[in-house]
Amino acid sequence: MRWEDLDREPCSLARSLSVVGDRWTLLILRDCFLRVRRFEEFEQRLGIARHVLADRLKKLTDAGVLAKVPYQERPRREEYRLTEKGIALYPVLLSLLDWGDKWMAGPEGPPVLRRHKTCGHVTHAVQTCSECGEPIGARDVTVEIGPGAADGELPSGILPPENSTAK
Amino acid sequence: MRWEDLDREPCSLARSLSVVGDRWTLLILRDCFLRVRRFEEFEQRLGIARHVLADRLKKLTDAGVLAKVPYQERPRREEYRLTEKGIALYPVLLSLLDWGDKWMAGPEGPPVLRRHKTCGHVTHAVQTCSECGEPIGARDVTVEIGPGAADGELPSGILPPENSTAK
DNA sequence: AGTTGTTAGTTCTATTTTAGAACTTACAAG
DNA sequence: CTTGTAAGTTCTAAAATAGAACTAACAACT
Repeated sequence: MRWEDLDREPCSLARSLSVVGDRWTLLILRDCFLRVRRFEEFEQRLGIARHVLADRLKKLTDAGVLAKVPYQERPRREEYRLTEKGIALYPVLLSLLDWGDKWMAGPEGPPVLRRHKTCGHVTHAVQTCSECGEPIGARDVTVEIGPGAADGELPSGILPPENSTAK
Repeated sequence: MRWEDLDREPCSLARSLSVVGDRWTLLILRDCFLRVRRFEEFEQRLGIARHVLADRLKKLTDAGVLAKVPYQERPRREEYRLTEKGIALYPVLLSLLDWGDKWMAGPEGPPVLRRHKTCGHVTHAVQTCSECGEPIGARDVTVEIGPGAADGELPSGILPPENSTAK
């Protein structure tokens, strides 16, 4: 498939990646969650080329993940803030963080710890079923065609039958 | 920072992205979870250029996310299978899927549904605290320096103090 | 013995994306 | 009227990706 058509693929993963699936976007969003909001601050923290940063911020704004809000007039200056849609990406960042903590850290452990305010413990995330509350893993789930699949179309998230059974 | 040094950044997100943070890798891994294992099948399903696919499969294998296992001799042929480290990426894929289902689907709904085998319901993932079991959201967590931070170094996942309070 | 088919690549050129540095706009302050 | 600041835009060069053709190592058929 072509990169530019990713947002129209019949697959929610592909559609998500059309927004966050490039070299810089998730790092920019990490900083957003750390309350970085201004162009120069993103640039300094990330070491990203300015025009690439400008492009990514525009794309995230167009996608509704960030919103540009003025913080002064004369000269007009604007900063970038997470929208509700952007804040909803937190689970994506958190699952990447947890994976990196477990599989990419050195022998001393991860560089940053997260503490759950509610209970006070150092925490990592456990994915659970929205319906029964039990943990969900790769082998606990089956897939089926959903309402958003075009008639007669096999979504990319489902294999054709001949691949489900070894040929 | 430079892309090639991402795996040595003091940030688990950056380190995770050094493995999965490019244009194709997460789509390849989606197919791995759908039990796609062979070169030609990845190529046909994804429409990826063959040499890029070869490069990504090699990088994932070097990273320990996939393993090359022979499925026939004479001529020797090998397929790619998820390792334990690769299967551990499932939460990342699932959180991207859930976000896409909610924020990138058309009015009819998502193209694919996931059903929890354990309880039989159509499900989405809820991230909960490993220690207390309560849901975890972006605002329920504080960050602190972990054991893997080099002495005196401020990890990228933590802001310097002057940025925590607006200047 | 020679041709065709299969799977997993490698190699080539052309296009697109990214990196790095310089330049621009719109103003405030001295 | 010069200097400074924040948020970009515009260059050229380097790197990555796309698309097509080619190769290796065989099996199976003619």
